[in-house]
Amino acid sequence: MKARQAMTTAKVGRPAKDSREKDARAAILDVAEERFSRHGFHGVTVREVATTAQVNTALIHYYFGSKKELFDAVFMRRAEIINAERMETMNAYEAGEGDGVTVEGALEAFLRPVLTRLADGGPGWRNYFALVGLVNATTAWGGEVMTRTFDPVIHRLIDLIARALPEASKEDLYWSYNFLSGSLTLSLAETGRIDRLSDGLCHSDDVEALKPRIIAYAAAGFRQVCVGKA
Amino acid sequence: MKARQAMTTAKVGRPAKDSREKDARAAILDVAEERFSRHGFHGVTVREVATTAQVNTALIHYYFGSKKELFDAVFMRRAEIINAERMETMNAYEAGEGDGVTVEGALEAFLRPVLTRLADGGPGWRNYFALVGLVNATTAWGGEVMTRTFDPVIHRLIDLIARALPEASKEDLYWSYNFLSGSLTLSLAETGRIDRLSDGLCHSDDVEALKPRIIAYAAAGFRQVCVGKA
DNA sequence: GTCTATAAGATGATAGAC
DNA sequence: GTCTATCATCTTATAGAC
Repeated sequence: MKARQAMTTAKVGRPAKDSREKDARAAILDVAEERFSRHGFHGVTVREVATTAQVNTALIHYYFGSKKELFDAVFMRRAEIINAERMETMNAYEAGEGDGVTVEGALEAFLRPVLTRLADGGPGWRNYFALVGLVNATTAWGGEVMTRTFDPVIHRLIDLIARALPEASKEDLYWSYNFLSGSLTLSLAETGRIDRLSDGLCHSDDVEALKPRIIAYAAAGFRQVCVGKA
Repeated sequence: MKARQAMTTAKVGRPAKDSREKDARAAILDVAEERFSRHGFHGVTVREVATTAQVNTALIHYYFGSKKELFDAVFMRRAEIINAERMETMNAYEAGEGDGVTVEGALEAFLRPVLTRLADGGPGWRNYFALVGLVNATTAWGGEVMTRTFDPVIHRLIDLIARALPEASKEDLYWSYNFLSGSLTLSLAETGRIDRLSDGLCHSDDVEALKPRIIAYAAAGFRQVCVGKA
């Protein structure tokens, strides 16, 4: 009610039947997403989320239980959407191409749902992708969370690329994917590093610049590693 | 004295004239490095470091001032060593090749100091590289720390690659480096993700498998993005 | 559902003895 | 240099009123 009425930040899913004073739940998730993506799990306090979302800490525990469960809810909320859409785009691509599957085409189908939302999905999606980038690099538990969340889609991509490169060994495909995963998640993290490195010439939020380059780079890399020619 | 006598963890630099009861300072740095690399800055407490290093929390503040300064000391300790050596290997490579500089050769000179230590440098170096990977993906302050610490060496690499690809634009070189940076730091993070993804076929600590593949992948990527042919 | 109040413990940091 | 003791604050989480 009186709280959160100024909340105009990214919402996910349907536009809310009563959009003015929407869910406290969604407001909490949005704020938590933003904080976790910048400071990591341990760098955020429940109080901080509560204050920013203009609710009480007790309400966060009422909705989510523990801080850990809040984090998991944040991480899963958009993962399900992205995973479903990635499966669709890859299925549609394969169905449309038949035997003409290419590495570039497979990568485009895999990346499109992410890059489209990175460009046009609003701050909520951008925060989410930065969070995925951070989790992906977290030694202690990040790899395990990534595995649990995204592996089915990754295997679908690898199968698709294997159709374009039938001679490729499994090892080479997995290593190549690992390199792609690093490139992508660093790009998603939007640390501003490339901005500073290039002294303002490049911008980490420039998806138009990113998309054709990451596809070209990764496709050539896959071919070189898996088939010995790019 | 009575503390830390069982400390056999990674030391850096010379083997210590009195190796039995070496520095408390070094012991603190080693432990902090290991913890920070796994859990990030906020996921580690000064107490935890003190207990594991078998010293008192007051001693950590005596040596380093604040927790933040301890972190900075950890991050800089090995950065200086790596930066100096990378400059040497790249200078030596360029001097030896004259006009025959290749992308693969430049990348090899850039990566060798890191990959050699990742393979043979012991747990201290492995922890350190995992920490760099984590910092690299940290939205809030990671990009800034990476810039401050590693930019001169990165510019040296980009200049070297530009000699091999004279037609390349600055934008394409920076974007390509960004992809390489992501691939490398994810590999350094050793999250075990590729182990699980490949169901045990690949191992994230297998530097023998990593090195030729990351060079081949990145070189082909640079060529495709910067020159339009791989 | 949402709040107030508060328990129960952990945290970074310092003063001061030895 | 290294320790003990301690402060002031912050933390997650819950009980219970409305």
